[in-house]
Amino acid sequence: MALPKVGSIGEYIREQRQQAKISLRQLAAAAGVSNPYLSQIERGLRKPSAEILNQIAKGLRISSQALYVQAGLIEDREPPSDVITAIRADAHLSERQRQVLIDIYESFRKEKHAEDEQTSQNARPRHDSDPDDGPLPEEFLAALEPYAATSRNGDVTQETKEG
Amino acid sequence: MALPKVGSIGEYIREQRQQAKISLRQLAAAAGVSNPYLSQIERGLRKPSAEILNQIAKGLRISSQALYVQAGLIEDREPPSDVITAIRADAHLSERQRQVLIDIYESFRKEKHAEDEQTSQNARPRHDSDPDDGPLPEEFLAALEPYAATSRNGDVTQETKEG
DNA sequence: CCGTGGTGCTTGCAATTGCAAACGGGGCGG
DNA sequence: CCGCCCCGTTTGCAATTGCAAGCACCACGG
Repeated sequence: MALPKVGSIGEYIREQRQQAKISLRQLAAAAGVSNPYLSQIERGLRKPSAEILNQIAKGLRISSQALYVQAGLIEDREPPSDVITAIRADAHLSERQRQVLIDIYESFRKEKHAEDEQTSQNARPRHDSDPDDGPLPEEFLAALEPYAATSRNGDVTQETKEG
Repeated sequence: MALPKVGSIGEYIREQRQQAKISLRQLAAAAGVSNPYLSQIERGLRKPSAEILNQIAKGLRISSQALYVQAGLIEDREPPSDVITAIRADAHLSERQRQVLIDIYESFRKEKHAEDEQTSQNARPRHDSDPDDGPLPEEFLAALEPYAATSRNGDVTQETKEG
C-alpha cells in the first residue's frame, strides 16, 4: 500500500465541507490551513499530515477518528471487546501496570475456570451477582487493599474486605 | 515551530519500544521506517506524518489510537475507559473479581496521572490527597507471583488478535 | 589484536509538505 | 464598462520529511 486512499480522504473532506455549506476558504481558515493547500488535499493531490488532518477535522467539527479511518490511518476495527485487548490498548497505563492487570485478570480466569469451564472470549454482561462464588485469596486482597482504598475516596462499597 | 509537542509522542514511542524489549532498528524494520528517522522521531527532532505514526503503532503492536492520542492528534474525550467496559462485559469473572479489577485499574490510572504529568488539557478530577506510595511496590507484585507465575511464560508474545 | 555484529546517532540529499502570491471566473453595484 | 468581493485553482518556493550512507561506541570471539 504505497499509495493509501488519499483520494477518498480528499473526497470525504470535500463532501463533509459541502454538506456543512461552507466554502473552501472558510474551512481553510477554520482549520488553520491555507486555501490552496486545502484545495489540493480535497482533490487528492497532496497527502496531508496528521496535524493538518486533525485541524481539518476540527474545522469540520467532525470526529478526528472518522477522518483517520477514511484516510486509512486507523484500523477500522471495533473497540476491543475482551479485557486483555482493552488493557493492551489503553494508553494511560504503563507497561508494567498493564502486565500486572493482565496477570491478575488471567489468575482470576484460572480461578473461575476451575469451577466453571467456559472459555468463550466474547461474553455478554452478567448482572447476576453472586457474591459468594470466588474464593479470592486473602493475601491477594490484602495486597490490593491500599490501592483499592485510595482509589475510591472512602467510597468502598464493595466487599473487597469482608472479614 | 521551534518546540512542537512532538516530544511527548517521541518519548512515548521510545518508552513503548523499550518496554517491548526491542531495539530501535528492530522497531524501525517492523514499522517499515528507517532507523535514523525513528531515532529522530523518538528524540522529538522530527514530526512524523500520520502514515509513519500508524506504521510505528503497528510495529509496536499497540493501538494506533493510543499513539494518536499521545501525539495530541485525537481529542482525548473519547477513550475514557474501554477497559472497564470490557471487564464489566466479561462473563468469566465473578462480580467480586470484576470490582477488584476495576479498583486496581482505577488506582493505576491515578498513579500514572500523578507520575506522568502529561499535558492533559482535560484532567479528570483528582483528590489532591493521594501522595501515597511509589510507582508499583514489589510487595504488590510479590503477592501476585503465585497467580502470575502460571500465566506468564516470561515473554509477552501472545497476541489476542492477529493481523 | 582485529574482525564481526550489535546498539543508537549524525550527515547530506531527494522528495514532499504547506504556504504566499497570483490567476481565471462568477455575481453585484457604481 | 470597471472595480470589488467572493469562489476554487495554479504556480513557484522555503521548510520539512524521510532515507541511504556513514560514524562512534560496545560486547563477543578467532
